[in-house]
Amino acid sequence: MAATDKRTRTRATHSMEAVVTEAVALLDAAGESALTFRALAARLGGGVGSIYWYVSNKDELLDRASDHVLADVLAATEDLHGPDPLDDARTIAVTLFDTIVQRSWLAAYFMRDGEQQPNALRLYDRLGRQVMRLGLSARDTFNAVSAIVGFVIGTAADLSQQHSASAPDAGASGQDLEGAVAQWRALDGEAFPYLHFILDEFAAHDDGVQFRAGLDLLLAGIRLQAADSHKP
Amino acid sequence: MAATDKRTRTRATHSMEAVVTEAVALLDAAGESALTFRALAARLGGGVGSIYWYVSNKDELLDRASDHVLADVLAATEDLHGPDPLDDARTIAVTLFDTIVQRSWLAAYFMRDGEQQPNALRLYDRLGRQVMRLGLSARDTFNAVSAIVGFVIGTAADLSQQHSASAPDAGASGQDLEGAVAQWRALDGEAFPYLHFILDEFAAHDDGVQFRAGLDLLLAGIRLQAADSHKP
DNA sequence: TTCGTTTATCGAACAACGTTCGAGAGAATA
DNA sequence: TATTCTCTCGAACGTTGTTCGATAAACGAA
Repeated sequence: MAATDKRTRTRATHSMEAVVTEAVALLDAAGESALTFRALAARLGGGVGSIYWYVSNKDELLDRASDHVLADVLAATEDLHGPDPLDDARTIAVTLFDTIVQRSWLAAYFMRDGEQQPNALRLYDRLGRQVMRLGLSARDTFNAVSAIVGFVIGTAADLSQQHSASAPDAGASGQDLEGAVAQWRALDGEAFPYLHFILDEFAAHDDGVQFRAGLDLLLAGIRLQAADSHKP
Repeated sequence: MAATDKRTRTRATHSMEAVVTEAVALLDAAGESALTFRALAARLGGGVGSIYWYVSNKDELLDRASDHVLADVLAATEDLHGPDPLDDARTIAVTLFDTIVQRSWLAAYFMRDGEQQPNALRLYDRLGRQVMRLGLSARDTFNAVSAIVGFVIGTAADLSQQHSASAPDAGASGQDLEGAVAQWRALDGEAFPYLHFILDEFAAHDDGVQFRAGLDLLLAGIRLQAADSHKP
């Protein structure tokens, strides 16, 4: 070959690990909108097309990124053998919730594809194993676990999204809340009696505390069902 | 109002009503990805830029579309004065759930902006009013209502998204479920005891039934709290 | 070594999207 | 008629996900 430039251009070399890790880093640093193929390629020091060798889709990239983060949750909930099954289930739920709230993109991609999200499956099973200890029927167990997962994901998604509605990444939750409070206060107290009733609570509430309160309500319902099924 | 007088009119004439209505029609017909400004403009028989006179953003368009749909939920849950507050709350929750499941785009935009979503506020208040009848404290009432809303939105979002993951619009839920079942069956029964335990239930489950079961668990927990607070 | 095949990288190019902008039509007002 | 205000329009811009052919590098066989 009559090479015009003898200088051998060194090509970058990637790996699935690097791709997913840098994707997560990009997401954590500046939110979901910051994860573009071009930005990711630049961060990897390579070209755009290279990423498509590891991942066939942006959806798949996000699936893998989500599962990558769940590894931390999995590690944090190892060795749970407390006396109360639902206490352990609660620990898993709270850990998962705290992880999702900080990353608004996670909720939408949790357990979307079992094949590419083994950690999600492991976590799901780990939660289920705790509920199994209650001795409920397969159906009741399945329903209870699904309810817990739905509640965790749903509440976390709602919050993380509501907070990122105004601020793309940094959490300026204070301003959001103040604005909503002012708006509610301006509403007619007779047309919106409930809003008026809880306004002070709303103004001072903490998302994490509120989530735990709701979770405890759900767990109390499950506990009640378990007690009933043992002596009907 | 909507009378289209085509007499030598070179320009089309729109209205907020038409814009939002056609946006919803587009969303219902072919899913979230089908709602583009160009497609909407074509449907309205006008230009792309015109839409921006009524709506400053695509987010605002979706906010308004979401609220437009909630009007139906609001109409379907009028005049609820049953003897049991939580029965009425359940009716609202189930109605909302059924509405969201059929429209995957709704969950993400429910109650994002109170200013542009008056119906969401009304519905939220209506649900809260039922829970208020339990006589709980403001804090407990607020927590209970938030838990219900989080559970409804979360579960609905999870389901509607899981179904639209493979099929963009039409509900081919059967194929999805079969695939997941086959995948789970292939997993190790010892590494995933819970998945193995509920596999048959999972294969035969109905999303709507399962949601109602989970909702009843949560409501049972709330009921328990209401009973406790009245006699200690 | 040399050849051939597989693996992996690269960036230009494409289509679609949200959004902006200036030009102007139409009706109301003065 | 002249002026102003409301509303429409579509070309154009920048950004996005994705495709594609060219090609470098690694590897095994001859």
